[in-house]
Amino acid sequence: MSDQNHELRKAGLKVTLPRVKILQILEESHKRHLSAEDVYKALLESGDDVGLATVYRVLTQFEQAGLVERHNFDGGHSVFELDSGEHHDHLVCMETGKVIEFQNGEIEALQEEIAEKLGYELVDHSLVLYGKPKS
Amino acid sequence: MSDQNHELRKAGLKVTLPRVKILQILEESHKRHLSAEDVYKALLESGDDVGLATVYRVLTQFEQAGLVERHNFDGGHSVFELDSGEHHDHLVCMETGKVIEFQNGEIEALQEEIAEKLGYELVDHSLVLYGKPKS
DNA sequence: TCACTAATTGCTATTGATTCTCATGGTATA
DNA sequence: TATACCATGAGAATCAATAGCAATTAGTGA
Repeated sequence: MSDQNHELRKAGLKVTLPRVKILQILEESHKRHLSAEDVYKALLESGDDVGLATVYRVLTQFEQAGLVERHNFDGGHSVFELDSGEHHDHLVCMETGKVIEFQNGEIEALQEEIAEKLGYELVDHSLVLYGKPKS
Repeated sequence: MSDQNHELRKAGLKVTLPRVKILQILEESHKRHLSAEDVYKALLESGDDVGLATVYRVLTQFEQAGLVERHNFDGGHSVFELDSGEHHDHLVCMETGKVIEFQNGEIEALQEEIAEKLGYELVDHSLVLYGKPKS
């Protein structure tokens, strides 16, 4: 039983060709953040005939299963990244679109405090920095 | 010269009926965050005949002029709020959709530090907390 | 291994938000 | 007030994403 199959089963998803292929693409891509369209194109290039609707469906299932995270940088369309297990936030370069990941425990803690103070239980958060490279 | 006219001129925008009306709606709404559709409906209700395309155009112009800020909570459609001059971030209630504003200087400072450390000049950021109300 | 049932897929049509086109009408300036 | 340019309205067009539906396929038990 391959790696992907195991991951899918663990996530409670039937092992189907489209799901295995999509998971492979996410794992093997040199890009960390892929749009549904990116995944679709990669499938076509590798000769796999998977419908775009299926790509969207599978990515959403992966998200719900906790296999991937969905981000919406700058209000644009969704991009997906494999859940690395390590929480992190993102800095987006305004010139190249490059995405850099970072972690900061202090900010995380402060967020908890703020939600707490406002009477809420913090379930999720989204922090994206937008910056220009220094000369 | 009314308040709105002055604001529009200051922003380098011609004073036109749609722009004045839309600015009024933003100022007078009890909601802080309005979608283009919200503004459009408010215009219709007050008997003003402004096209939806114009609403989108004007809101975008206001954004570029720094009169309003655009937010994309949760990847959904855009909402706009008058720029209060005071920077703040948002906590979105996952049950009611209510949006609470907060400020935190420490987090702001940490963000600057992080961008700096990564070799970027911080231009903008987006921080949204998602929470559930505590019983 | 074979058949069965429910889940999954592919294709296409459709939605919803936003933008574009372009002819018409309005605004600031001389 | 005439002029030149900007802004508007209406609807078509676009884009990402989703829904509907008939045809396939995976996982199960015999």
